[in-house]
Amino acid sequence: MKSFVIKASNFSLSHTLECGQVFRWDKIGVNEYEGVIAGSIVKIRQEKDALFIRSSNSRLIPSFIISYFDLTLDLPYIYNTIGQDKHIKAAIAGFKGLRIIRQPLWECLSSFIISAYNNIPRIKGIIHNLCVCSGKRLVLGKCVYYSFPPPRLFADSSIGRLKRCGTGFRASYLKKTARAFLDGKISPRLLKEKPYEEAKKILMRLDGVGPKVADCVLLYSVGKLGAFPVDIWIKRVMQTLYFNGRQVSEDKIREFARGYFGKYAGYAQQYLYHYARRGKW
DNA sequence: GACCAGGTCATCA
DNA sequence: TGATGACATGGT
Repeated sequence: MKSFVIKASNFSLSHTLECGQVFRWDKIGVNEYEGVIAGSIVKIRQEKDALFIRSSNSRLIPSFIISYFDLTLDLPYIYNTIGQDKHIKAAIAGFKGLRIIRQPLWECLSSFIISAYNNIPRIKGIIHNLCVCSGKRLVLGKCVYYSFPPPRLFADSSIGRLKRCGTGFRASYLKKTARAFLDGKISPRLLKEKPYEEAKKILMRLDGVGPKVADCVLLYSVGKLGAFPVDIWIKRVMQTLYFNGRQVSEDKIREFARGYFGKYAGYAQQYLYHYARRGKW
């Protein structure tokens, strides 16, 4: 058991954890959440600019939390960069302090393979089932969680076992991608050192990974903040707000957005996504 | 009891 | 390249 406090300015814990970029945090109180990171249970409460952290891992250090929430990134500067028009300005105003998390690659990749043609409550349910089925049991006081299973467990698992967790047709994608991960076909270092386009091509060679999932992984895990994932919600909101209601392909929307919003387009995407889902437009 | 979901893949023109 | 339909399953 370990506790410490971190100063976090320009940060909203609730917007960050509830904007759909991550699936494993539970709200347990006002501005208080618990989840699993780095194989240990973590409880976080925000009061103004302070984060109160408690963890089952005595070796958890503040710098890990700072890096996970990317707290050193200059958010006001990003707002200036992407906030070019009234729509994005409204989205930013609605969710001030939302930051894009740096998620572990394997967990992020498999989570977004599961996200394909699915809805958020069910995505959370499937991930929960996989963790209970194959993850490590963790305890903090009366609280029990399960770690995210490492790739070995999906690679060695039968398709039937994965399907029983609710993965459906994605079971074979998870198994094959886990194998590719173990074979070293992708790694955080490899993806980080390649430019966006090249890293995306590498990801898209994996089973179950198309342009949308690849962009999610690049944005939420690799730190390519110019990646602009286009899903059904972003497609709707972009067509309405930026294309006069016209039907436009995902490719065209992505290329427009990457040019229009610039090197932090991924931030614009996240604010617009949350904005659209909350029915604010 | 339809309808839909943070898409991807295979197939065909 | 671009369009089209199938795909498991459960929330709403």
